[in-house]
Amino acid sequence: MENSTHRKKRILDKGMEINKIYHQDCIAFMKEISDNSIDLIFADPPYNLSKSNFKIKFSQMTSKGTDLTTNKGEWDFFTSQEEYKNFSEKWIKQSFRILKNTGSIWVAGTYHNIYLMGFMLNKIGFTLLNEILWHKTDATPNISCSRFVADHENFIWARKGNHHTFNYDEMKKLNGGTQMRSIWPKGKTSGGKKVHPTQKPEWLLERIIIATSNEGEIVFDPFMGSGTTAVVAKKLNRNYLGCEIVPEYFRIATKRLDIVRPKSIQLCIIG
Amino acid sequence: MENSTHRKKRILDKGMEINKIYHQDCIAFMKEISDNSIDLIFADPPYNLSKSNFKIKFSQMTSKGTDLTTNKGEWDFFTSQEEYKNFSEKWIKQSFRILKNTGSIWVAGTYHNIYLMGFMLNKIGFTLLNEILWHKTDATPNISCSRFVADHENFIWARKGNHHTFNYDEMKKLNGGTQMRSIWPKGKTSGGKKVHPTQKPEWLLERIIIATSNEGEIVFDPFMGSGTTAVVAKKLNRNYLGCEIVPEYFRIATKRLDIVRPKSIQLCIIG
DNA sequence: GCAAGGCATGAATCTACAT
DNA sequence: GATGTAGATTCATGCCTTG
Repeated sequence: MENSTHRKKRILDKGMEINKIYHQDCIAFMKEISDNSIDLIFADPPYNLSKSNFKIKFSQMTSKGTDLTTNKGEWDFFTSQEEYKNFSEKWIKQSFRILKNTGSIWVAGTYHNIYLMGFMLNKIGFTLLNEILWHKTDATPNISCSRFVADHENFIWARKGNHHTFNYDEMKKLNGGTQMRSIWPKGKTSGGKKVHPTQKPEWLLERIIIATSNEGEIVFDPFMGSGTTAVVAKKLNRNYLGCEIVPEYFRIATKRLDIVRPKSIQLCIIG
Repeated sequence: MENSTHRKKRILDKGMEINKIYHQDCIAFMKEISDNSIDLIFADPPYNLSKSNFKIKFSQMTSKGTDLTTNKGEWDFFTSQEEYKNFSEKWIKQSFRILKNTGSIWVAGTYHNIYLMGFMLNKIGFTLLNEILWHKTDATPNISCSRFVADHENFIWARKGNHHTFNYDEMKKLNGGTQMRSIWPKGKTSGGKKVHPTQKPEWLLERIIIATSNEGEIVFDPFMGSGTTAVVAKKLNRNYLGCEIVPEYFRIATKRLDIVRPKSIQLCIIG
């Protein structure tokens, strides 16, 4: 086993600090991260849902909140399916490289993009461990009445090497004494009002981080959004690292992180 | 709209009868079906789960029942991931060709294969409509205690052209007056004791066939197994067509079909 | 008839060791 | 090392039997 000091040194090889978030494009950022240095990645990539050519302004999107359009903002525009595929392959390849051999990755999606995500994860060398479903009991009804109401979101959990972390007992305890299953009903903590259109609730990240990482390990989020992953990681005494390209979300994430205190104090930032 | 006589004629172009099942390999069989002739396809393909090189005999498999191995039978063996990919591409391409422009397809799977299925459906030109999840409350616990209990199976619903059938009101009625959602809890009719290791319950096929086809249309299953799709289609007054490569399953399917009576009598077999 | 208890069932996966 | 394989391990649910 690699000791903690050694791991942090390697992260610093390229001058990067942990327990800090960065205002940067994810692929450029990931290229700066050393090989085999991250324990857990949580990625909630753009879903490539925004089909319209009318690019609504970021300010509109944040002020409107839920507006029943599929335009999620400029960050969710790709000019073609091919471009989206290339982009996905790039960041998943980087994820594979920066993960430790014992590390694992979570990728969020819906039926619009999750099959491509699973296909790419497999192609790049990950071993899929589970598909988890967030059962959204408060899903938007289907307006056209021509399909079923999509009331779930998918999460693929996959590992890089031949071993992975799974805190079985903690999950069993959280699930009232029986094994935690793949369909997750609504949890309790939400983390407050949504400020990002695809923001995940805190209970979901809590469960993911507790299940598949240990205290003191490094959790990285390449698509931070409003920073839920980093906030929860910090609360749960993990080291965090993240990047976000949209200035407004980056500011929100910074603010949210400022007011979070870990369960116990740990020296994390090196340098 | 194409009339019924015309449609049946086209099926017969190559000498094939509907409301009959065939003991044949799916790809060879599908090649004999005319273009644009099928209304609905339900496909429960091999999941490529049988990893061991020790190929247990079919007789062993059926007589033993549960033996805690992942060997589902010779039909689930592929020598490589590449071979499985090629096989999948072939039957999905055939499915696209034989479906009417208004037709749709359902593909079953688990996280082992469902991402490849979704990827291929998209690649071949299908438009995905929904991902439906069968929530299995009696799922096998995780023996190794190293993952979450997989308590769901996935079904992708996709259409060939720009229109599809969705019997909204019947689904709403079946769901107690509210819109049918994407996570399906256990239904009532089972169809009796399982004779195929991956047999689907009848309520599931009932829901699928009622939702996405109309009476008198043609429902095709390229991986019939013990024949649940054909049995339910017949009960629901649809025309059925199916093939199965394993002799024992084909015999079982034939027997099951013999004792089924449609809701009302319809002249189906031509010739 | 109902409750309690036993038993059969279930679309695997990990570790250790041999080649 | 890499690849392959034998052997060990698990527990929630539903149904059936018994009291």
